Amino acid sequence: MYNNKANIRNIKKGSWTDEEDNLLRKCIDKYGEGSWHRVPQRAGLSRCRKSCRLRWLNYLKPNIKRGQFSEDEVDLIIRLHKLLGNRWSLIAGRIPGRTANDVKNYWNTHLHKKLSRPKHNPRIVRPQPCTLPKASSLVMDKLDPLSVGESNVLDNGPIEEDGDEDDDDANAIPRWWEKLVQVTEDGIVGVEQLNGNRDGLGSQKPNSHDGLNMWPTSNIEMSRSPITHVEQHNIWEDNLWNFDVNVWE
DNA sequence: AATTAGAACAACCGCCGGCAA
DNA sequence: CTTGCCGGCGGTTGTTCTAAT
Repeated sequence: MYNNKANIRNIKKGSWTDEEDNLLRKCIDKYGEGSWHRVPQRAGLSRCRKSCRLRWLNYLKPNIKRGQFSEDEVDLIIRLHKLLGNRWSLIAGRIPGRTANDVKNYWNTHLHKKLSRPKHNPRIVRPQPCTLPKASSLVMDKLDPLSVGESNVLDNGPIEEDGDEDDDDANAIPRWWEKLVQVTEDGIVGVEQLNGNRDGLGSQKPNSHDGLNMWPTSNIEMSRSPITHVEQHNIWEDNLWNFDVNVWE
């Protein structure tokens, strides 16, 4: 086992050689994917299970596409990242031939810098905890305090301080969802399938009884959940509602 | 030609959730 | 219910390549 100290010491690291690749390939051909803990022994490799798995998934697996990302792929990555955040495996799952590592690397080296560079220095106002005066109509109307101060933002997206935003942004959410739905209809991506099985999105999203449960509703529900300020901040940082870069045109 | 900085890619690490014992 | 193992994920680091000086 890999927790054996002697074995740990013998575990090889660093770049894979052609010989190692061949051994791994033969092993997977013979036994199939899975049971990664057995792969090093079966293949006769001095690598840990994770290293073998990674090498197979990111490099040796058939149908892996190499080379430059096409415009369509880049567009899809941007859209999916907007929707899913750094869920590279989910994003990669919608881009045939690309691995999560590829997508992640491409994002970090190409898109992250490009998209984070503001065009006209927009200032996004993110929701902050606030105390309303008792006389506030919102309080007087006995609205759910958890929804106060967030509802506007969640319904319409972030408010830009420069104030010259028209109604387009208010419609932005349905529009880009519509685009994704179109993709769904093409059989590339399904909203249901996009629900991750890990923490965060998957667990935060409500049941999609009708198959297409759009975000505005689900986020209103999110706002009522016991979510911390830090978590909220992260959600905002994950670009779910960050429209400072319009990638849909 | 040599050096250096930045980009691009490959691999590692730590953590998490699922699951079986 | 707890514990340990496994597969999987995202963040980070290391290495190689390439263009600029």
